[in-house]
Amino acid sequence: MTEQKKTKGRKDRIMEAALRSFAAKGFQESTIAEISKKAGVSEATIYEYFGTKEDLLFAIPEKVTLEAIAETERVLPYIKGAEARIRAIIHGYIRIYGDNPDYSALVLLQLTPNKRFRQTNAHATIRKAAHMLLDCIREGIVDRTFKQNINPHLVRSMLLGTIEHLFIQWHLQGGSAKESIMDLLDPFMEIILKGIRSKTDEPSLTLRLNLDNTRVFRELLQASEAREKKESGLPRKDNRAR
Amino acid sequence: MTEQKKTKGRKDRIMEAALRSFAAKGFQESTIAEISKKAGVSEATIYEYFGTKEDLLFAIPEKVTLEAIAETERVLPYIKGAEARIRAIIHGYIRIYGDNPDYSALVLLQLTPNKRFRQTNAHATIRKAAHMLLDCIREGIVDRTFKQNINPHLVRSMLLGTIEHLFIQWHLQGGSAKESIMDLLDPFMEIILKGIRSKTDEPSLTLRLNLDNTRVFRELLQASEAREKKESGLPRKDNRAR
Amino acid sequence: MTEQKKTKGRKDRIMEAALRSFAAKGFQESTIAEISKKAGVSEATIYEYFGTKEDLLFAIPEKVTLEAIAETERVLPYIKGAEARIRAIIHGYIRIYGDNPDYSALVLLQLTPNKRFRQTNAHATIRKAAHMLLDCIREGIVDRTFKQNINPHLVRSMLLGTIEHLFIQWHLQGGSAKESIMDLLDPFMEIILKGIRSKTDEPSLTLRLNLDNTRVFRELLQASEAREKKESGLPRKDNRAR
Amino acid sequence: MTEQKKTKGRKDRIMEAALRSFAAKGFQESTIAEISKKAGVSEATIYEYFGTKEDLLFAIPEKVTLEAIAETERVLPYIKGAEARIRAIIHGYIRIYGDNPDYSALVLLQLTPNKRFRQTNAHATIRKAAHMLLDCIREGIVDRTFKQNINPHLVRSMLLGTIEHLFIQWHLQGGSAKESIMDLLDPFMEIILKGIRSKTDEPSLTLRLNLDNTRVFRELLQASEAREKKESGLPRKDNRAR
DNA sequence: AATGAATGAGGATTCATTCAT
DNA sequence: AATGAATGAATCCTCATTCAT
Repeated sequence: MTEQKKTKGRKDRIMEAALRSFAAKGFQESTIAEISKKAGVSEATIYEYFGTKEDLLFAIPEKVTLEAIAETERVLPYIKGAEARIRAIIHGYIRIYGDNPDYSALVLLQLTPNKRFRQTNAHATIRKAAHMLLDCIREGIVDRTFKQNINPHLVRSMLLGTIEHLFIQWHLQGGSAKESIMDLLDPFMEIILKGIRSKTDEPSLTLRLNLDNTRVFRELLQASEAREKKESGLPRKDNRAR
Repeated sequence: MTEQKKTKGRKDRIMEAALRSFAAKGFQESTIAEISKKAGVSEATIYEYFGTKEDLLFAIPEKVTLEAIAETERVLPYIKGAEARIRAIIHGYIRIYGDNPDYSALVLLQLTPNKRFRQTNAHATIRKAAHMLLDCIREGIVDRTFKQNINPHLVRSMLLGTIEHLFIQWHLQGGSAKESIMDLLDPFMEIILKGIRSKTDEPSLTLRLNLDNTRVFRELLQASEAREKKESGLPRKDNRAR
Repeated sequence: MTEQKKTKGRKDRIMEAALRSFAAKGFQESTIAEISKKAGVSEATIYEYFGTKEDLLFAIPEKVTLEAIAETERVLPYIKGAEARIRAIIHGYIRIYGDNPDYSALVLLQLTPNKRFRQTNAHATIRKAAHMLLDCIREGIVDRTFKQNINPHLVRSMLLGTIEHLFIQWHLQGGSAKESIMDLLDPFMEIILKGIRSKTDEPSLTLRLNLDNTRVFRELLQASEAREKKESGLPRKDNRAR
Repeated sequence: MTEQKKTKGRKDRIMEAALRSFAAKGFQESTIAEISKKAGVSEATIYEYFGTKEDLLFAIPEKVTLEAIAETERVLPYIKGAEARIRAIIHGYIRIYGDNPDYSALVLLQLTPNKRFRQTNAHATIRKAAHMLLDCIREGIVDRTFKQNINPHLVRSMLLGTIEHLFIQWHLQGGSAKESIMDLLDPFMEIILKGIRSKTDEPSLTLRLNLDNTRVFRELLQASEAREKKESGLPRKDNRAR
């Protein structure tokens, strides 16, 4: 155990404890005292490794982001075609965010609003990832997969904004239904791609037809409505009778 | 002047000062002392009107959001067709966010990550606006403007997520190029609508039948049901019997 | 009592408590907690009045120094002759330092080594007092009371340096024999003045002879003996019998 | 180089680094971390050699002061006459202080106000030097070079106080005009000596007799001698028999 | 003898909040 | 209704110092 402690390194333990705290209570509400307790080190030790509470915050995404982008860069060359590449990247985002709920809460809720984070190495890495996405979109425009008149930045904002929105909502509700967002990947990509694809040849066309009014869709619809009612909240309980 | 001051009301002056502060420096970094100075009242006066710093924060979106949704609700009845209505709502969002940068910074960067905000009146209003959007999407599905198999929640997340992302980026950069986001409205709507529209006048129309009962959809359905259960949470376990 | 507390003002109470602490234990060794306790106010109140621990330190000499220089400036016009004026100023220094031991300990031991103190208002006042002294010396040179070739700055350094040294020594020993330094004023001035006076006419000459057995010397002697006893301290009490 | 480093000894390197730090920023503001960095050793090493930060402070003057007094003691026997000897000692002070600005800053600004320093070996050495000066003054009184009624302690305070004041001022300003203090030696000594010298070749000579050998002065002298013994401190208790 | 790593102990400072007037 | 004055309660951060290696 002691060995393991050392092996794993205090630094990592601190970052993990901090990640948990920050994700659970927010950056400001978390205290160094609490993190140090969770990590099993003294407060001073935290300052030994990270000069500042904020530095500690910024140190966390560095690692995860670097690993994520490395993985993506490793895989991307084997994936051909703008659509598949974009899909792979978005899939990567969802996987990272979904596999590390604390991490996504940190990034989406604590780091994004922090202006100083933008001057950080970690943020540069994140920008790099975002740039890869942009390149794929441009690639699709160049090779005529996508329409010529689409705005790549807009498309990227649609891709990222949607993912972020979904995860933020997920976090702010309760964080249940972890896999559901991944389940949205295909429908999501379908809408986006359909929206930006060149008109010519639509191979997916033949497959996308007779869902209308099937049992499947009826049930999907019912499920959606049920959820709807729930969202309307307590003041409308009686409305359910409608 | 003094009269005007009084007329306008200390409460409004405080909220304005707070809005400016919160937007510029963030909620935590703003202090009551600073806000009271900006508002030209004493710190104690702030506590006369708002019990808590956080209450002050939450009080701000109330007004703007209410006005915004009122305007939308006023206009919407005159707009026919799902697409036009959705467009109108999104246009409303962009207008509100763009016209009140401080307000959008507040909502997108300070309020969204705040979990307690979700139990607020203001948040209920915001949810109401979001619900209108959802209704429009459903309307489009029902009247066959949109494809039958789209997930309305997903579409709404795309709509809102994109807008939010664009404004967040805009804020976190310098806040220049103010009108460009409004300029993106049309291209944005075009992509989205293209992505979700029924193929009414396209040759693919006749082919839209044979996915029904396939493996793909069975799994989608299962996932959806699973999510359904999870979202319904503990208090509704018995509803499943329905 | 409560009335008196208010009348006297918290600010003064804080400064008094701080003066005592700083003089007794030094600036760094004194803590705001301790001072606040002595002053009967909360720590936060100290920060209400003085932005910083160091500001509190610097605020103390301001008042005393201002009063001292005001008194000197009030008296000086009535004193004629460079020698008498210099004597009056030095007398003033000794009186201030001797009457307020805590204050002199503060100035000589805590403030003098502090480089930031030199950029302070209080220090400007102190410089002003030192400048008055310089002017008197120059005056004496101009009116031929003093030799033409003396360096006024040097003389001032002799005057101030001696006084400071005496008080520093006094503080660093035990701070007993309070009046002895004032007793040194005359011998001190005699040496200095003798050292810088023009050769012509030495009216003081005739007077400086038969002091033997005068009241003056008897008292000097007594003072010296008193000091002697005190300095011998407890461990040598029996030596007096020698 | 490595050899030289070792030859010179870590201890010296540490003390040099500390001297620089203490002189530049003050004792409290200097940190062990910073000193260790400057010295090129680890922080722990400093604690190998010096038990405490304050011990390190106190260790510094030891060497310089010892050397200085040794030099003075070596030279003094060859210098005859109270005036010349006093001049030599003061010259020594100015040389030491002027040649080692960091050292003088340390002694005058950091050590003097430190009460614990007075129980130090280094301070004993300093007292010893001061005692030599006192002896010279007394010598001058005994051999009638100086007036019989001067207070040797006062004269010493004038000598030391002036020098200290000059150097303190010099340090607290910018430390420019290094040689000017040495230039002040002659004018300074002239004033002092003129102030305390017997009037041998002056008309007042005949009048200057009757303080000599009076009861008053005999007793003053005794008192002074008694005090003297005390100052020589514990290690010389037996010397009293001398 | 030297040090990397860790920390105990403390201390200044901040600020939301209260309350008598 | 408004506020000046006061403070309780935290929390970040610093640094001298220790100790196993």
